[in-house]
Amino acid sequence: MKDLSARQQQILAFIRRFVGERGYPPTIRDIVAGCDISSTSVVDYNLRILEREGYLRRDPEVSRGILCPRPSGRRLVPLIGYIAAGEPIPVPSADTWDNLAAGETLELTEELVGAREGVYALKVKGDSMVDALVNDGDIVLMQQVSTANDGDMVAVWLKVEREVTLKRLYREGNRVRLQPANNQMQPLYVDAANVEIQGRVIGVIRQTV
Amino acid sequence: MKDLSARQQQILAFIRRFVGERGYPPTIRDIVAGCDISSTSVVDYNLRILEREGYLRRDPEVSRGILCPRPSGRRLVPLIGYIAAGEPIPVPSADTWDNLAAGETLELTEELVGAREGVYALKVKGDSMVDALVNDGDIVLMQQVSTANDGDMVAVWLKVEREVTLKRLYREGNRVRLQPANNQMQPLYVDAANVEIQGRVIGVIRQTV
DNA sequence: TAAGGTATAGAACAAAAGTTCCAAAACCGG
DNA sequence: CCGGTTTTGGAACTTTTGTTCTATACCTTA
Repeated sequence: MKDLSARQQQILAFIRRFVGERGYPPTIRDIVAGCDISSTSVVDYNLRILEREGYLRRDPEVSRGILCPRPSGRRLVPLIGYIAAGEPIPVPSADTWDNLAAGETLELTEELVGAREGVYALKVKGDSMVDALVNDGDIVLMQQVSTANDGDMVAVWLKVEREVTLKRLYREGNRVRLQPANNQMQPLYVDAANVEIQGRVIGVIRQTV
Repeated sequence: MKDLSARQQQILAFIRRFVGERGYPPTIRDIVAGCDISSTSVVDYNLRILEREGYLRRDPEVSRGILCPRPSGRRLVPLIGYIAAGEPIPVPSADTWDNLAAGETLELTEELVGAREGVYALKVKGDSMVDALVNDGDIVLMQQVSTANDGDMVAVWLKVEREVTLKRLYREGNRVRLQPANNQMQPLYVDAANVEIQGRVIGVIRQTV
């Protein structure tokens, strides 16, 4: 990336501000007006440079087809149900992420969610998970996984006990050690056949007010 | 808000998807193509209804001037230090929110932070706050306040014990009841003169991976 | 000073896109 | 079945907007 001229920086800043304020990108002539430039060709000229240098992308022949890569992305995470001790957690279906508009969603940032796919959220019902430092009403961020690595925090369904619990998982031979988040508490050892991994916990969010 | 017809829901979903994929709103004719509609007037007709019912906003005579109200905006929250049992928490200074770029920041959404002013974040050091269901490494979202209401979750400095703790605060005469988040635990009663409110806790964020 | 790249102007053109009008079709309660 | 409303279809019209061409000024460098 080459250094940008003052004009180019001005244009780039204007585009970002415009998108922030209006919600859609500016036209060439919006930029002309906003940057005190007297010709559309000047803007076009500089936009070409900005595009070549990778500062933005343009859709040709498309009005307002200027795309400033967002500094960071928002992520819409579907809130698909509740997690409680006595019942298996809801499983996201294939179209859960398609019609986000329909259900309830949580808007988070990429900083929290990462670039992961298959992330969904569950609301905690009941006080049964305080040993995982999770309170009634907390939001648990889950990732849909078929398998988990040792040390992952997971939601497991204990078949015999008929219970969901949130623990860090360590395989030890044919049994599994489930370590509570609260490391002052004792781990739970269960038979490997008794645990069914329902998803990986990637975060917990609590709003106290 | 009236119920939307199938067509209107279809159009609304298409707009959201389009904005998500392309980064700018669709034109009327984009919607015509995307929803298998045979005339721009049909789209215009339905957009008018959607606007009247408050589902979107239109900038007249502006290409792609369709605005689906974003559920919320981004918020940059400064991460100004650590919170641990044995030491008072860092206090945000006047310019903490001015040069956000300088220090470390957390990017969150308005859905989490709200429209509040004076929000900052602290990282939890140590296991001393598990009784507040807060783990080592968790992020505590704080709001700078001079006073707190009964029932607020606050960070208080206990002068005698020289200790920070996170509890819900209830004034009871000249003593204060400090109620742990984990409501299976017993409250702590202390002298009102012994507590110094350092900030209000508005949330907790834990990332487990 | 000449040459060449960079930047700005102005104008004109063509395509894209919002708006409007009217008529036909579909729907719906009585 | 009727009369009204809602919804759709088609077309034309106007404005907006991306694109392009040419001319000019500015600057650096040989």
